[in-house]
Amino acid sequence: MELSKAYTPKSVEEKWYSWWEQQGYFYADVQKDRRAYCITIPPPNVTGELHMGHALQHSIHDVLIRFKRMQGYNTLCLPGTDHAGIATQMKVEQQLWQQEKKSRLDVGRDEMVRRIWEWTEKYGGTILKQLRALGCSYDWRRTRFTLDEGYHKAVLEAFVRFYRRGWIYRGERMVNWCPNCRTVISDLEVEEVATQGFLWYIRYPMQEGDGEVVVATTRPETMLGDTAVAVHPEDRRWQPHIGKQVVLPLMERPIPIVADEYADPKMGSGAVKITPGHDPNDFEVGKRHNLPLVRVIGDDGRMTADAGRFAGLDRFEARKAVLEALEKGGYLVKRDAYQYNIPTHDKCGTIVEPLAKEQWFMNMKPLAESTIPVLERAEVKYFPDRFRNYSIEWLQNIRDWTLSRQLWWGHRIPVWTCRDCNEVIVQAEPPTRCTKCRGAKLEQDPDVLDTWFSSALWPFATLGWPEAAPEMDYFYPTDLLITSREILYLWVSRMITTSLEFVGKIPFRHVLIHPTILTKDGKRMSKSLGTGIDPLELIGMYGADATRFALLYQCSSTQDVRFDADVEENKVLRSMTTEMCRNFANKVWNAARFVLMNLGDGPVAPERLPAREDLELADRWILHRLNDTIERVTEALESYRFDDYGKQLYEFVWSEFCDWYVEMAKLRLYGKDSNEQATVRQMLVFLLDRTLRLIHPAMPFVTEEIWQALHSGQGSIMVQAYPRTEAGRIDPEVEGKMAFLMDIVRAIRNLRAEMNCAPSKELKVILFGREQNLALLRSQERYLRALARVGPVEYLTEGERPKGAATAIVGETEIYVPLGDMINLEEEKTRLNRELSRAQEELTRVQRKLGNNDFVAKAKEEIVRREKEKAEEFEDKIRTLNLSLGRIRELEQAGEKP
RNA sequence: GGUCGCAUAGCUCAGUUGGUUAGAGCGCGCGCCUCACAUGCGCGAGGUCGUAGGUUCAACUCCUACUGCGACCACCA
Repeated sequence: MELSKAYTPKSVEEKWYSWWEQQGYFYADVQKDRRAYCITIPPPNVTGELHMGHALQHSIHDVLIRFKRMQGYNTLCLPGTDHAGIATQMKVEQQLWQQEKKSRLDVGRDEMVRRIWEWTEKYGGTILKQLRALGCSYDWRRTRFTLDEGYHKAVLEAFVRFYRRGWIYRGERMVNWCPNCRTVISDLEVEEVATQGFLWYIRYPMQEGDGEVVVATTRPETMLGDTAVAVHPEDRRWQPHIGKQVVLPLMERPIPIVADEYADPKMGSGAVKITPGHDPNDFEVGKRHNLPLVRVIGDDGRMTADAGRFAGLDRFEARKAVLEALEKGGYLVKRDAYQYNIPTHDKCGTIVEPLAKEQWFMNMKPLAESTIPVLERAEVKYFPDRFRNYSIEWLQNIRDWTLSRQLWWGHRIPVWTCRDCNEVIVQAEPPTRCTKCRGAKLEQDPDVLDTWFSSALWPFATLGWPEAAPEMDYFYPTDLLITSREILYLWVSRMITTSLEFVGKIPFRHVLIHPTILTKDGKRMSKSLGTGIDPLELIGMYGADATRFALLYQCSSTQDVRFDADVEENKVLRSMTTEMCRNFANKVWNAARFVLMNLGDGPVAPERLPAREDLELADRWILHRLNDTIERVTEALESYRFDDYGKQLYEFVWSEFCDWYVEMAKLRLYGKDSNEQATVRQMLVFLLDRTLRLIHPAMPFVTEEIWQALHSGQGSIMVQAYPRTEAGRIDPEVEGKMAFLMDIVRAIRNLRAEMNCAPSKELKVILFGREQNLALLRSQERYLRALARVGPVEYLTEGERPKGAATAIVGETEIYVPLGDMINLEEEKTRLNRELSRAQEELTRVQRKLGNNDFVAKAKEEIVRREKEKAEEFEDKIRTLNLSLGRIRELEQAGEKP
């Protein structure tokens, strides 16, 4: 089969992907007699679109899944999406507003939910299609959605079980309220944004007498809801005033001065205003002192009726108005520039309003307590391990989890209240009658559960829990969870706690935290800043294989990835690294073309290597290199070092196989000896076959295309066995010999280049050295001649060195290239002097070490011996260089004579 | 405020347990359309490994401090 001159990804990617899918290669079912390997992917938001973070995450998923599959595991990678409560509801709300100028309240709950489903079915899950373009070999039959029927059952079951354990309760607490989304959000969804603002000082006059209290605040509008001023009980300045009243300006309401340790005497005047309705600390103070709670900011972010004349104003307008009024009334003392953090909602950026609300909470302590020892024993392994400690710390300081959300899109809380007798019924099945009074007037709690409540069940809910599914016995615990840092607590820790509680097992053996993809200059990628990259665009430019390889190649375990791409307005102009990987794919392609073009009478069975006695140095060397590469590559994948994996492959294919082995193979291939030809062909096919298998997990498409050209009718490369090391082929001795030959070739090439000698011109070479070394070179002479473009070669072990020749030294072997008239004595002299000073520098360094008695006495024997050998080598080199320089001087003197 | 990570060639990054002349790709310079590949081939230049100390016979590697960048956690007016 003919391959075109350059690899064109577009023409093959779609073809092979649909073929793989049709053949069912991605599917995995319970097979008791086979080893299972399972990953459930982190479900992206159903509204999501592929970004570079996903692209990296799924390149990792797929490289491992394909690797494990080739290793013979019954491999399941289970995909799916998350209903993503707020994100999805917001998206459809926006659409509703744009198209019909209606809010969700206008259409009502049932209709709104219907519309969101409609949207989800129509547009949702785009990202799953995009993952196919990346080549992901996931079991799409098993695709799950966190709101599908079975999943919903699992969620209700979990809620009911937690409730019966007594961990879920209803209570009034300070919660984070998003006035834009009109819902409660959890602490983990709050993002603090550093802000430069002001600290305002306000004067509260004493009710009696003409004293005053000055308080400071960053949020003057909340003063309308103040119900006290607190001072420290031991603050002497305030002792006489405790229990007295001040008049709250603007509201003209008397409020007490209370003593509470919360007030810090070192801050300002030592007095702090107390707004129990709008500040978490003040809320606590209020509870301690039985203070009334006045809500001046409503759910919509506007001032309530309790804000008096400011009622109806937006909270930010109110701030201005309050400041103006305070100013006018002479209550404003001063303002200082002040830097502080503002809590915002990570989904919409709105400033979060702390409000006291009645919500469903979950006590996380018992779960945390049973999970901590599991993590301490490292039953779940983290890569890198430090994330395990972070998780333990988080669990140690865990706080109650606000479960309810005032949304319509999500799992509705399975709690009903009987209107007749107020009985609270918590159960998975919707009740028709009250369990106590048999009344039929039951009202379900209007709220839905935090999306993360359902995500926490992902690994086992997708495999059939709470039913007794065979998948749970076979695939669970899953093997690996691959995710990003930011949802370590939000998601990963909670999956472990819930799995231990419900299944009694860890959910996964390994957790891999992958790096964040940053821009070239180390900033966060952001669509709104124009620095975003669409992975599909990269795939279009360079192919899916190159994109995957580029991501893996840059994925180190210690650093975030500064993705090497020039981007303007979210468009990729060029990505050097991806280009490099595209070139690599093309290199593999052309290496394959070379092999296929030279097959002769037809394919050779790849499993059959030539007999050992037919193998030459180059053959044994490349087999050694192959086996070494197999070992390293396998180890790299197993320890999640993807950059290492990529680099090993690149080096082996490009530098070792193509630059050396293929070049050497050409001689036997194009020669007349048919036995040699057959040997080399077998070698080439074998090497190509093994190389393709090694690369396939990273570059599934090119490797499949080539594999099919090489072995059509043998199924896909993706189900072939991943190469294993053959101990018998590891041969370090051959590596040394080959390295020597390569050094000689490079030295001659270097001489040619330095002497400006045309590449086409054949050189005469005289090799001077020890018999043992020369014998090796003599045996490889045809390669030496071809690779270094050398004509006649002379071998000398003793006697005169040639005059008028360029000199190079490799170890103990001297290389002379007589250049006749072509030699430029001046240039050669400079060159030799440069070599000489380098050697002298090195010698000095080594001698200094050896001259140090401590070094000789304390360093390991082997190290000292090596240094001594080095010293000898440099001395020899210097001697030889000096001799060459001497001969040049002789020639110069001779030339001067007429 | 607390905890942690990172700093190596012009750029993006490797550098396993301290011990060869610190590597790769891109970029740069020189020479090549050599019958697999110009998405290529050959050769080369380029680094006192962030700063200052310390441990050691020996530090890019281990320790301390500092500087710069970043992440996570945190209800102080």
